[in-house]
Formats: sequence, C-alpha cells, structure tokens
Amino acid sequence: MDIFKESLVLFIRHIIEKNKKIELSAEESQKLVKRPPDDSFGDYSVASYYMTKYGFKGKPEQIAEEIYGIMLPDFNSINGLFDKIETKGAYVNFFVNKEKFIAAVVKDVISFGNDYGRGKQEKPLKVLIDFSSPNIAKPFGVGHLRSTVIGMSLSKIYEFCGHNVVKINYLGDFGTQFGKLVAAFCRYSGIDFSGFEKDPIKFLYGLYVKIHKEAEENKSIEEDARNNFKELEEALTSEYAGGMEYKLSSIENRINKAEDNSAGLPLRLPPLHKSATASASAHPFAFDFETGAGDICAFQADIAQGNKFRFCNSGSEGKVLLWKIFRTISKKEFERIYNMMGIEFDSYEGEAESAVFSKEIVKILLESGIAEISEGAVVIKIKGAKLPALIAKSDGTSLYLSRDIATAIFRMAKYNFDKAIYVVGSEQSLHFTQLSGIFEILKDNSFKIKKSPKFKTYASLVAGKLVHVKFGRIIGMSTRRGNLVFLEDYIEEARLKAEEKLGERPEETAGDGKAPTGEMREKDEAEIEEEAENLTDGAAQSAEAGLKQKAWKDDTSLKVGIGAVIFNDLKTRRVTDVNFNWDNVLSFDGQTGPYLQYTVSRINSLMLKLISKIENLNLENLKNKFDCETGILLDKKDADFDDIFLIIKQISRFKEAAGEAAEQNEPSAISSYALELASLFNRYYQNYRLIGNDYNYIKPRFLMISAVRAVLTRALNLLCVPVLEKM
RNA sequence: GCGCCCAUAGCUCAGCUGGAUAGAGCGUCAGACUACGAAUCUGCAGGCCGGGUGUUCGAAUCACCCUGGGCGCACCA
Repeated sequence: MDIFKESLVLFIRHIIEKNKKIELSAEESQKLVKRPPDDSFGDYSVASYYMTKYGFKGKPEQIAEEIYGIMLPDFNSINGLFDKIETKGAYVNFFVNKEKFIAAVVKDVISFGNDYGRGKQEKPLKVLIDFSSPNIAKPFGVGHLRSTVIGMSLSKIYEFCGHNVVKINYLGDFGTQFGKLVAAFCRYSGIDFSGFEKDPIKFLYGLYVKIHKEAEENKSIEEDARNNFKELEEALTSEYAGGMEYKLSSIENRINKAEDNSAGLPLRLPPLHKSATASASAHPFAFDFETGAGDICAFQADIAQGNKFRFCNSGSEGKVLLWKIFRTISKKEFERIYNMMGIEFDSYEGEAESAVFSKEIVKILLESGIAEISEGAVVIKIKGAKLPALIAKSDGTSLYLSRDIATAIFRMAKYNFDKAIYVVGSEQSLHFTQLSGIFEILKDNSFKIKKSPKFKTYASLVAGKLVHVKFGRIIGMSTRRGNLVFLEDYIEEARLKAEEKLGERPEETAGDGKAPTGEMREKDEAEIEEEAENLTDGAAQSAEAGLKQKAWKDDTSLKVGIGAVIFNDLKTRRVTDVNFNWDNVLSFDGQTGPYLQYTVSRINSLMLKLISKIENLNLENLKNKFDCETGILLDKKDADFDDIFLIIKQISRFKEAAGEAAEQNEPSAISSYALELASLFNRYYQNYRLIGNDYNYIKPRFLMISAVRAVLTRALNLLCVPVLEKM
C-alpha cells in the first residue's frame, strides 16, 4: 500500500473514532478506502453507505455530506499529500497531489527495481503446489499445458508474495493403463522398433492408441491389462518390502522416513531391478532415474534381436523392468519440454510410490471402521454424498483416491504444509471433493485409529488444507494425431508465426538482444559504444554475424511462440472453458503475450537510445540523487503530465494485483494488470516524443519508463512469459 | 436422473467478497510510419449483462426457478 492510501486510511479511521467514540481495526478501516471506477471521480473514495455500520444515519447522499463536513476541518493534516476533497453523490472523493504521487511511486520502483511489489509475510505459509502431472508413456499434450502454466505461475506469485513454495510434479506413472501398454508391447509381434530409438514416447503412444482401439472390440485385452497391472503392483509392493528395512507392514516407518526427508531429499522409489541396485544402493529411496539408462541400452539390444521374451515371459520381473524403462524415458522427455518452457520443479513424485502403501492404508481404515466393504470393493461413506468414495478395487489393487490419500499424508509428514494446491482440471472436482471429505472424516474419527499413531496424526493435520485449483476445458482444439494435440506441435505453430513476423522486421531492429541495463544496471561507456555500432552497421555483417543473427532469430521466435501460447492460457479466469481458435492463438496483436513482450523490448530499445544520446543520463546516478521530498519531478503544466500520472497510478497497483492473484489463485489478475499497464505505456509512447528534448525534460521520463519496464518485466516473469530485450 | 461449473458487444474475454456512466482486445469502417520499433496508436459503430422472480436504498455481481452449453456420477486417472 502506498503512503497516500495509508495516510488516508489513518485519517478516516481517526475521523470516525473521534466522532463516534468507537475503535476501528486497521483491517476494517482499510476496507473503507476504495478506488473509484473512473479517474475523474478522484483517486480514492470513501463510500458513505459503509458508514451506517458506525452509527451514521440517513440517505447515502446525506451521510456523504455529513462526513465531508466532519473531515474538512481536519483535512489539512493530510493536505500535503492530497489536493482536494469533494462529495459526489454517495461518495467522498479524494484527489492526490499528482506531482508528489508520481515522485513517490517512481522513487519506490527505482529503488526496489524488479522487486518492487514483493510482499513480506509475518508468518509465511508453506504452500505445496502440485501441477502439470503428465502421464508417462504419452507425449506431453496440450491437455497438461494449462495445469503446467497455472501451477508454475502460482508458484511464482506465492513466492513473490512472501510465502514458501514447494513445486511438485506428481507423475501419472501408475494404473491399469500400464497394464494395457505392457499387454500391447508383448502382444504385437513384428513391431518395427526403429521408431522406438527415434522417438520412444511417440512409439509407445502409438502402441497405446492401437491397443486401446482394439480393446473396444476385444474384451480379453482389458482383462489382460488388469492382470498385468495387478502383477505389476504386487511385484512392486513386495520388492519394495523385500530385503529392505522398510517393511510393507510398517507405514509408520515410511512416515518416519518422510519426516527425516524434510531436509529436502525427495521421496523416491527404491531400486526395483537388480541391475540398478548396485549403483543406487546408497539410500533405499534414492532411485536415480539416470541409472535407468543402462537398462534402456540393454532393452534396445534385446529388442534389436527380436528378444521380447525377457520382458514378456519371465514373470513380473520383466514387467517391472518395462514399466521402469517407460518411466525413465518419459521423465527425460518431459524435462526436455519443461526446460524449453522455463518450468521447474522442486520434486518429482509418482503415483507408484504411494500405490505400494495403498493396501496398508486400506487395512488401517477398515480396521478402524472408517472404511467398509461394498460389493467387494472398499469404500468410505461421505456425508452429504449419494455415492461413497471408492478407495480400493475388489481385486485389492489401489485406486487414484487411495494413492492420493497416501501421498497427502507423506507430504504432510515431509513438509508440514499449510496449504496444498492441486492444479487439476475441473472435471476432477468430484475426486478432490472426496479427497477433502475423507480427510475431514479421518480427523473427526481419528480416535478410532489405534495401531498407527503417526498415520493418525498426519491424517488429521491434512484436514482442511487441500485446495483444488480447477480450470476449465479447452474446447474445440482440432485433433491432429490420435486424440491428443502434442504440445510441441502447438508451440511450433506459434514459433513459425513468430519467425514469419520477425522476417518482416527491418534489419536495424534485430540484434544481439542486450539489455540497456540488465537488472536495472547501468552500462559502461564501452558497452554503449558497442550498442551504438550495432545499431548502425547492419549492412556490413560478416558471416559470423550472420550466424549469430540466425541463432538470435531462432531463439527469439521460439520465445515469442512460447510467450503467445503460455499467455493465451493465463489471460482468462481459470474456470472459464476456453474456446480454442488457432487464429486467436496465432494473432500477436492486442491482448497477447507478444504484445507484452513487444512493449518491454520497445522500452528497452528506447532506453538504449536515450542513454546513448543524452550525456550523463545514468540510472545509477539518478537513483542516488533521487529525492522525492525536495525535487518534484514533473510540472503539472506539461502536456504529458496527466498521461504519466495514469501510468504511475497503474504501477502503484502492482502489489495489490499480485496479492489478489495469490488470494484467488488466479494468475489472470496479473495478466489483466500487465495488459492495462502496457496499453497505457504504448499510448504514451505513441503520443509523446522524448528524443530531441534536453536532459531536464528527459530525466524524469526516463525514470518513469524504467519503472514501467521493471514492473512489466516482473509481471511477465510471474506469468512465465519470456522477456525479450529485442524482438 | 443426480451433482458441479459456465452464460456480458458479431468473436474472444475483463468487471462478480452488492455501489458511481458495464470496459478491453479481435473483427468491420475511417485515420496515423522522411518520426524513440506500425507486433503500435487515434477515432466511429456495436449491449433488455441468457430469461424470470426475489432480497436490498441500490443487482452484471447475492438467492431461487427456468433455458442453453460444458463436465462428472463404483472398481480409469
């Protein structure tokens, strides 16, 4: 909150307390100060109808007159900051002193730089964000894009607001589908495995699509798949318990392990295959995916010789190995894509590691009478719900829900979180309602859990802390291959469009993409000279420069494409279903990611030019000398004064926007904010010219545009949209 | 059938913890590059905020009903 609003809040509070002899909390009084819908009404307002709470009586207009009358005599206490106070209808409106407001905000941004607006929490929350969570053995589809970008953006937003965040990717690495995949792998003879070497994921996906189609006709395939899965789960479960200090029967030990791991070692599977045991034996939970590489080589060698026997006929061990190979190559592929998009995780988990504890948990719940058996399966009755929640199949294998129960408990033991956010599509609402409902029941009935005190403790702690951050579907996206649109194809379309647009640019605007000031850093003389040269010698480029140019173009077009795609998913409110339209995604005009990127690179370019043309224009110096108390930056009479004020007003709202985004788990609050700011700036840019003016005119405006740049850069960063210095 | 979500300009969406005259972008039309980058900007036109009832001094916003659309509803995830 800026000092203007802050002092106004204090003023109002003082007025009410003095006149009505009551005490107002800081929070309450803050709510009284609002922003008018239109700038002509003023900069802040107090609505009279809220005053009825504090003993003011009458029609809203009369109350407004009354409080106006009360405020007027004391107005001089804040009139250094405010110019005017007036009533209009039911409101009392306040007008800030614009010169001081601009100076104060600009000073703030200049001194905090890209950290302007960062929040500090007295008690930061530990927030777990579970997002992306793709299924292994499938290409990364656009279906997981929304979860990925919303989750990543929320992580950044929460962090920016001062909370502690753990980003978790919960791989869909388990379930009957893998039974199916194994069945496909073993069923089809004479497969051309050269496709595997080239693109293993698409190869596996091809197998999956094929058997899925066939299974619709042939019921025995489904059965085959379920049997395979059962075999897989049992093998994993017993291998997990066998020979290790952590027995299957001891979920307490598993929870202990999670507690110990709180220092940071992620939950991992134990080594599952003998060939991996030697290298990964240091810690029973430290299954290193990379050691799977040896297995893949052996796998490929076997396959090249047409030797599937080892995997398909040698009992469960072969199937476990297959599963492990699928998982390893999938994770590698996902990481490649995350890396391209700037997505990061603190921890990779998988359903399998919870699945192996499913039986144990089901047993505890049955023994305590919280769960019961219905038609052979295990269910928990949830109050208010018609159907009970199913936590285990009648063949004893785990389900999505039982795995999520286990996962949440292990996570609580490991992280002691205050909030666990699941970024998952709204079609899974029922699942998360059930999950939360189950933890409420576990808490209320925890006294019934006798044998497992730690399970009891952590299960109770989870209650009320799970949040399903859901989002709408993307409707009408044309299917290109199978019924899955691959994310890479999608990004490639956008990249091609960006490349095309880049080709239309005049040569001189292309370059090596250096920032004028890095992180608000000032350039030295040599750098400026170099920049200046780059700006003028476009024609005389050497072959080397040509290559550099091509690399720059490739990089830039990819970043623009990614920016377009990501922003498209973050610009609307989560819950709305998005009508997908290629023309909208590939349009880089108006409310788009590239529009924002363009604005930043344009500011950048302008700052560069100003620095090179105006002597002594130097951000570091300005920063040191800057003093909003003594030096009023701008003159009210300047033609661009009001437009600058609007920009600065929008800048001052940044922290509020970030707070709202976190509170509502809604990255689009940042998108809207950033679009508004960019739009205000572009208007200013188009209407007023800086170059050609003298130092004194340019100095305050240079500070203003660098403030815009700092805030826009941060906003783009929170939205996972790449920032380009030039484009 | 039951449950959850959505409905605002031709299209895509803001605005929704009730408050001042419902805002943008795209598209259409009319303009602005010898100019700090036209991926930009200026302007025109475009609305019973799906329909109804209620609550309220006040409803796009809250409640209920209806219509239309999306999603889910026991051994998939």
